[in-house]
Amino acid sequence: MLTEERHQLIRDQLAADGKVLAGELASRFGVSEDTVRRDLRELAKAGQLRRVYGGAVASAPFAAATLGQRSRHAVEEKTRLARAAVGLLSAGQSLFIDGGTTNEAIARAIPRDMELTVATNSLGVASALTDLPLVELIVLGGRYVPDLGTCVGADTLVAVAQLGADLFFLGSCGLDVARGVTAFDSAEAEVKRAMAKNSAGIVIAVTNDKLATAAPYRVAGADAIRHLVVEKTAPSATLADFQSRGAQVHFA
Amino acid sequence: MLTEERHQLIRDQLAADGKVLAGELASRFGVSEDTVRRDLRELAKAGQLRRVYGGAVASAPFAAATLGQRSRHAVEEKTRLARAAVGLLSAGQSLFIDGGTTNEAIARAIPRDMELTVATNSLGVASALTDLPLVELIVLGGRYVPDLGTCVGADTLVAVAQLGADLFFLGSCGLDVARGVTAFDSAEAEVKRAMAKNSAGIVIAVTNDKLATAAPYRVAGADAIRHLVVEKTAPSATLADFQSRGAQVHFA
DNA sequence: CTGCTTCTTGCATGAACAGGCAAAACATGC
DNA sequence: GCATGTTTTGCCTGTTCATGCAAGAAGCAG
Repeated sequence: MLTEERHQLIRDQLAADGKVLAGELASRFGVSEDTVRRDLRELAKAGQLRRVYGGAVASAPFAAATLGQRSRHAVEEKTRLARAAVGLLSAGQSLFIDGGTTNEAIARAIPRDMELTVATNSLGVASALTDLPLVELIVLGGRYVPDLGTCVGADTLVAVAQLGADLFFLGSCGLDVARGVTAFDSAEAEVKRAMAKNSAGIVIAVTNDKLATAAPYRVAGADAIRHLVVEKTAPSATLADFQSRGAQVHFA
Repeated sequence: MLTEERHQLIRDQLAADGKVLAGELASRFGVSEDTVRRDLRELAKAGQLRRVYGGAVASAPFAAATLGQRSRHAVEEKTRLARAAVGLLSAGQSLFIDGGTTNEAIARAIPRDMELTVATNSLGVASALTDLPLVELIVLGGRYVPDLGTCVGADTLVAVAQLGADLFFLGSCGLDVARGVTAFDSAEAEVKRAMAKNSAGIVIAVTNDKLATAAPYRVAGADAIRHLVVEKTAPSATLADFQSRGAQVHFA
């Protein structure tokens, strides 16, 4: 049995069942589980499936899976970032918070006794804030994009234009010193730009994998970032670049 | 059974029923309750559900609060109403859906393969619809009112004014033949009136306890109701009054 | 208050895992 | 044909992960 043959059969079963078990594949192919695990590792590296304990599941057939997958990834890190980011807040401030799992974690980390005004176009962030009694929540409506978990479009832009905020928590973006803050979607970038324009300061909290990456649509230059919240393990050279552009760096 | 599989099944049931019971999941999955609780803890940490004593509920804001308090016993009735109400839909329609637990149940009851355009000012309804691939979701933003679970205010009215719908699912109101459809809050009533004005037909699904009751703020007259979805046990005298005003009565 | 259920925490066990190593199969060059 | 290098594979070793069990804490009902 050829390696490539096994890979194809694994892909086939994933397409059919949505999952595969390492042990089951091993006995079906007549090879050891180690070999199967190696196959799964390779396919996972190629992004064709997602490795889980005991086997693997289809990587991202549905949007829900994508969002769920992203949010399960690096939960610990994002919670730590969120706690550090919340430390930047003071009572009575008004905020823009846009989409992304890190921003949702930040919303969940806001203490119950903090008085804030928050405007968000992310349903996840909004949900997290509904329980907080002292938060005045303004939902920025518009066309909802499942992949992003946020509302975008002309209606959203109009709603943003009528508001101002002390801080803008800008999420789910690429971050590169030369190219600045970038987004993956045109409409999403527009909303981010509008929020940035109406905010006194921008806060970005990112995991290491977002650092030194860029996406197609430019949102703002690196010098627009006031606070940058990163993991302790973030490469210091990159951080120094951002600091020289005026960003305060906070370690989670 | 993969851990990942259980998580997905839990998410599925939450999307369908709005709640899960730890013991019931344990026996269904063939694992100990400890394992289920661990699953629930993880999903809660990722913000995908909300932990409650005995199990978990959907993290949707309003659903959690009300499922906990106001209508724990009426869940089944509302699910039945929802199924009947969904029967009034046809593919390609556009809808307004406002707030209330009954409307959230209706949103959850919409089949995955139905193509619709839905505009809502309820975060609970919006959350329930985010998973449906064929639903174009428009969020009507504005100032969020935790008690209602909906957005209201001038921004919301502006957003509503730009849209039109075939049907308007009007929720959480008092219903009386003489006083018509009434709401408990002034701003809420304004939004409902705006939605009613821009809709071709109004659908109201109510449990018996809402029948023949009235709230302070008038939304529409009884003759504006096109479809009335009620429990089988609803008092026929009251229903006859509504029918004489032009409403079609549907039993759940 | 009392008794019951549910929940969290810590722990032990077995399964699943990654990395290193060596043998076998295969290809390549002389 | 023979030697050499590469790839694939299975096995071994220590590590990580998932799970069930037990004990104590917390929540709920009467």
